[in-house]
Amino acid sequence: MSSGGGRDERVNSLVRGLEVLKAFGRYHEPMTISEVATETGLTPASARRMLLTLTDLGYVELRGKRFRVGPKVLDLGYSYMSSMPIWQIVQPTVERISEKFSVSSSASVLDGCDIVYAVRANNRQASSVLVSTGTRQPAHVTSMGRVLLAFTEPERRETILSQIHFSAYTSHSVMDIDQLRLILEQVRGQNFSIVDEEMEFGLRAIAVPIRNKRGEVVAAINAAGSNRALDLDYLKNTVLPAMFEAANMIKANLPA
Amino acid sequence: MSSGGGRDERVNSLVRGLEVLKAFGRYHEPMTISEVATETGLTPASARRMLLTLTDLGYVELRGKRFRVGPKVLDLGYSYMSSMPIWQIVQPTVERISEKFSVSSSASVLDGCDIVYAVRANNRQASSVLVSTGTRQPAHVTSMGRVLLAFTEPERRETILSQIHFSAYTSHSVMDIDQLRLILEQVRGQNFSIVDEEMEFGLRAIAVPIRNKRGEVVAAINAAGSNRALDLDYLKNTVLPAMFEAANMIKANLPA
DNA sequence: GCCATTTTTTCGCTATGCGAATATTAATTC
DNA sequence: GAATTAATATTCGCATAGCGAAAAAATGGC
Repeated sequence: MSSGGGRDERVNSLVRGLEVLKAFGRYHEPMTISEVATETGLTPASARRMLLTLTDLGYVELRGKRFRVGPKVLDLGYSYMSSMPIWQIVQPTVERISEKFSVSSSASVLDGCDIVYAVRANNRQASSVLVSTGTRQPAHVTSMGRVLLAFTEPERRETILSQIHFSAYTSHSVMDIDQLRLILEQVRGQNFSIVDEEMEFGLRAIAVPIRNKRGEVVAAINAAGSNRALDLDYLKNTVLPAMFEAANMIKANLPA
Repeated sequence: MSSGGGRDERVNSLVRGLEVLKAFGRYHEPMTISEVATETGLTPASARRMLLTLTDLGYVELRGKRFRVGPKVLDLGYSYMSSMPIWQIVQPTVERISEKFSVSSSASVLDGCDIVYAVRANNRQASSVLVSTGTRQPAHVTSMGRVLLAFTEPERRETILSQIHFSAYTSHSVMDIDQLRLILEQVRGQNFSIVDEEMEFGLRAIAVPIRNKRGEVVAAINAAGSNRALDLDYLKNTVLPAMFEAANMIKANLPA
C-alpha cells in the first residue's frame, strides 16, 4: 500500500480511531481515557480526541468517567449482514435445521485463521455455548472452519495454515500442521467435515460448504450438539443429507 | 463539542472514514470508488484513500473494481455484545422463551428513535421476519420500543418523541404523538406492552422491561408471533408471567 | 477508434491533528 | 483534613498529514 509515490495512501487518523473502537472489544469493560490510551498506545490527548469524536458520532457513550461502546456500533457490523443477500436466505435455513434435528445450527465465513459466525439458531438442549453474530473461533478445530479451509485456494490456505497457533483446546485437538493437511484433504474428498470434541469437550459438529452459482465456496453451515445426543450414524445418515439439501437450496436461491 | 478553545476536538478524518463504512450499510451493495464518493460527499481521491485504508485494515474487501465490507466489521459490533454481561444472560433466556411458547423472542435497547436488536431466538412458525443483531426498528410501533420509551427519563423521552416520524406501517399504526403519550403512560402503569399489527400485519408482540440491580430499565425483552397463534388471553395469562419471571431472573444474575 | 467516465497519481498547500506542557480536577494516602 | 499522586481538560506551537485540484492513465460503452 505504501508503494509508489512515496506518499502514504493510508489515513492514519482513521487507523487510530478504529484502533480505539477495537480496544473496547478487547477490554470488555467501560474504560477511562487513560485506559484507552494504555490499551492503544496513543497519548492521553489523542485518545481523548478519538473518544470524543466517537462519542459525538454516537458509537461510544460516556457514563461518568468511563466510555463504553453503544448499540450504534452494531450498525457497522450490520452493514455486513445487510449487504449480502446470502444471510437472508441462510437465516431461515439454520432455524429449520435447528428445529428439525434439535441441534444448534450456524453459518460462518473464514477471516484470517478464524471463522466468524454470521447466523445461528440454537436449540438450548443442544448447546449452551454462547455464540452471536461476530463470534470468532479458531477455524482449524471447528467443523465449519475445516470445510472453509479445505476449499480455500491452495496458496491462500497454506498462508493461513502457517499462521495457525496450535493450542490444546481439549485433549483431542489437532496439534500438527501435517495432520491438519491430511484432515483437510479428507474433507475435500467427502465434501463435509465432522469435528468431535476438538474445541470443546462433549461437542460434536458436522459442516458442509455453501457454494454460490459459480461453484465457489462462500460460507459453511453446520449442525452441532452434544456427542451424547448426536450419534455418528445419525449425523451421517440423517442430518448430513438434509444439510447437503439445505446447501443446495441456498445456492439455488442466491442471486447470480 | 466545539465548545471552548476555538479548536475542534473532533478528528475529522475519523468522521469521514466512518462515514464511508456507514455508506456500505445504506447502499447494500458492493461499491466503486465513485459510488462511495457520491454516497458520502467526499472527493474521489479522499474516498479512495479511506477505502484503501479500510481495505488495508481488513474491514473492507476489494473485489475487482468494487469494495464491500468483510466479516471483520462484525468485530466492531461484537465489541458491544462482549462488553456487556447482560447479553450472555439474556441469550439463553430468549432461547428458553422461544422454545417454551413457540414464539420469536428478542431483546433490544433504545438508540435514538429506534430499537436495536441485540439477541434473538426465532421459532420459524412464529415469525419469518428477518432480524439479526443490529437490526433497527422504529421504537414507537414495537412492543419493546414502547416499554423502553415508557421508562426513559421524561426529558429524554420528550426529545425522542419530538423526533419521531409517524408513518402508517399498517392501518393500525399509531400516528399521533398525544395518543402515543397515552399509550406510554399505560405501559408505565401495567409494566408491559402489547403491540398488535402496528408495524406488521399479523404480528402480535408482548414486551416487558429488563431492570438492573438499581432498578433502571436497561433493555426490553419480548415474545412475538402471529396474532392467530397468540391469543390475547394466552399472552397475558401464560406468556406474560413467564416473561416477568425471566426479567427478574436476568436482573438477579446481573453484576452489581 | 473515439469519447466519456473512472481510477490513479502527483503535488502544492494549509489546516488538521499531533504531543508536550500546563492547569484543573479527582482520587488516594497518611 | 492536608499532602501527594494520578487523571482529565485545556492550550498552543508546529510540522506533516491529508486535502483537493489537476493531470495522467486506465476502463467501458458505442
